[in-house]
Amino acid sequence: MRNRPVTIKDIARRLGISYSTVSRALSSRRSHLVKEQTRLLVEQTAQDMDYSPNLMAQSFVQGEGGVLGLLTNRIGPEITGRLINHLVRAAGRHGYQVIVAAAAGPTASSLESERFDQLLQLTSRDVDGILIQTTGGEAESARIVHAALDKLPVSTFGYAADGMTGVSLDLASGIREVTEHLIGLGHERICFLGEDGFRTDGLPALGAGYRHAMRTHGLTPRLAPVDAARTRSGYHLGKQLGGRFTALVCCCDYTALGVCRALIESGAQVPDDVAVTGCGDFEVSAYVSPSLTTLSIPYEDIAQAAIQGILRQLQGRPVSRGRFFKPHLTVRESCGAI
Amino acid sequence: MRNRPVTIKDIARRLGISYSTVSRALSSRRSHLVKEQTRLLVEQTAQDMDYSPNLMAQSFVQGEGGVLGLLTNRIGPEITGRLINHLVRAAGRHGYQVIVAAAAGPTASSLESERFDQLLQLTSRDVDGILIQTTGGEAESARIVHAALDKLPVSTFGYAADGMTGVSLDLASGIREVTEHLIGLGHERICFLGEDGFRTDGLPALGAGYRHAMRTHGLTPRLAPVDAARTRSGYHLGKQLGGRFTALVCCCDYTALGVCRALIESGAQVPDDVAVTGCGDFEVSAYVSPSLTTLSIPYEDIAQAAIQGILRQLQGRPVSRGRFFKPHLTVRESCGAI
DNA sequence: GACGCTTATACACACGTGTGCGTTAAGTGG
DNA sequence: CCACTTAACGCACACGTGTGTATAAGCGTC
Repeated sequence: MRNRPVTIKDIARRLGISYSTVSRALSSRRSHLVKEQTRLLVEQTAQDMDYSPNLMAQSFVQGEGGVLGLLTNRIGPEITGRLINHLVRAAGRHGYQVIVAAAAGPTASSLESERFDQLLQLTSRDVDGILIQTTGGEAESARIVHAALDKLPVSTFGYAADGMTGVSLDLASGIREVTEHLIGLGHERICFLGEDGFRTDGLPALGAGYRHAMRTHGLTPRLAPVDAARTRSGYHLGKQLGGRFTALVCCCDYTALGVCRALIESGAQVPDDVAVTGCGDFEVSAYVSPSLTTLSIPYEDIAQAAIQGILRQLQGRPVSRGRFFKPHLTVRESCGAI
Repeated sequence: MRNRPVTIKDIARRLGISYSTVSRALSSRRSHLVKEQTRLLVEQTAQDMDYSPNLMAQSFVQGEGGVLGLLTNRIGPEITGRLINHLVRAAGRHGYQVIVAAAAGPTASSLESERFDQLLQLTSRDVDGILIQTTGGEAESARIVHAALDKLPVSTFGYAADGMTGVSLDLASGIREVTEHLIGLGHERICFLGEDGFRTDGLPALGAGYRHAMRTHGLTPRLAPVDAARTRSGYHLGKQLGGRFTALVCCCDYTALGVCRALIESGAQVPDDVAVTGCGDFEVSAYVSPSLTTLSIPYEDIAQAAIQGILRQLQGRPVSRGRFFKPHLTVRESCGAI
């Protein structure tokens, strides 16, 4: 049988004083209303009885509970996983814990309703604020964010989307930079492998960066859709597209690795026959062969900025305008520049 | 300015009835105590006013809040990330949300005290149960689990450790199988690359499996420590150990990939000159070149079993004895068997 | 119509904590 | 000795919800 937790009433009973005095003695902001001697006695007794305050009751009565909600899609993939890791850490440094809600709808519509459910659950739990990963599916993200804003401070993070405040990662400009890098190396038949319409993880924005670069240099853009199973999807696309392009720009390092594998199996050389680039700079990307030219993402900065955004609002300061982060082009072997 | 949430009192006021009636009407378990007509009226009004129950108040009064705590170290790495993903999903299917606490101590002792802090925070928040990742640092994990058990249902998951109930992954037998596979291929100079003593993520158990296999076949075991930066650590070890062994058994796919890179840079062929194996079967491991022989882990089964373990306890059923999962040897190119 | 039985609702308390206000005791100045 | 201030503490309420018990109303039976 487990012990009933010790409450301030237990302390009060033992000392023969009222529990409001105990509450004040332990409150730190109101402890000056209590005689020094009493305060020490209460603190000592609390320690002896192994008291720890019920955070839920505290947050219940005073509105702030030290919990943030996090709304995301999948935790597994490296980008989201690393972001979440840094978000939880950064929140912890400011005394906040994080409730993670991950939606996993098999279809786009059920995914959206699932996200709304999760949002409702989080707000019903009186979290102090919500971190929302914007997937670049602008309409959906906007609806979610709008619904959340009615009730709570919100900080978004993720792919850039128009009209979204919060922290965004301008992958479009990164993809443009990658594409121009390849063009500068003499490539003309370049294909972009991005996510398809369903898992709307930013194809519009990313594809836009690619298109912009291609058109600027008078080249014809060509896009191929990648599905949620990124590595395998890249593999299959690599098989299909191998001979038809001299460079493949991928929306994800995993996709790029799948592509490389397919090309190598087909007897093509990377980068000599086909150049490949990724996005994300994953943990292994510098160590595979050939090492991957990719876009490095400031994961930790993004997470910290998102937490800062929430904290600002919790402190009643004006909502900061959106912060943009740019990825950094990391040139390695797979594009042939080295 | 944000709206004050609608409460059952608001509904009661509008209908001119007492809020206890509203509470019962919406309670589903006690709704038979309310006249059908009243119930429908209340439900309709609740919907009209966009009422949603305050989950925190509910859990506050009735003890069960639909929240589990999750105590882990790092979210980022693929193994932990995938486990957490499935844990959050499985919990969600049973109506539970998850508060994630990730410790990140720079030193072993501060890491332990940090984990205790996190544990205290979770219990103070009245979570219904706690999922604890056992790191294989048996003493530390045992202390944490013991402290948690005093207060709450606990379900552990992670590397197997002696005397630990809960869900464990028997990597030791997997590592033994890998080692024997290599021995079967004719290798004799085999080194094990495992985690060092600090981040005690199971070196004892894993190393034991390796040692067992080596001794059984009259070979001398040789272990090399890997630190927390697994890929890079593997890379450096690969540089050092390259010529001295014909096979390297790694505790992690990332480590194995780092090793492969180092060997290739040194002009050695994998698997012709040196065979390499990993552990975890990460998303890219089938797609790198050479593809990685590794131990596949039933991530989803482990997560589901851990959730089942918590649910059993919450339902008052006896604590199930520990469940063991075995990894599955997946043979690919890097060991030279194909 | 009195009695018992059922049904529907209201009242009051509980959970653990914070806090405004009133009350008491002690201290100070006249 | 009284009036007044101040420190220290207790009382009671609040937060939103669930639930045991009392109350009221309805209805049937003798």
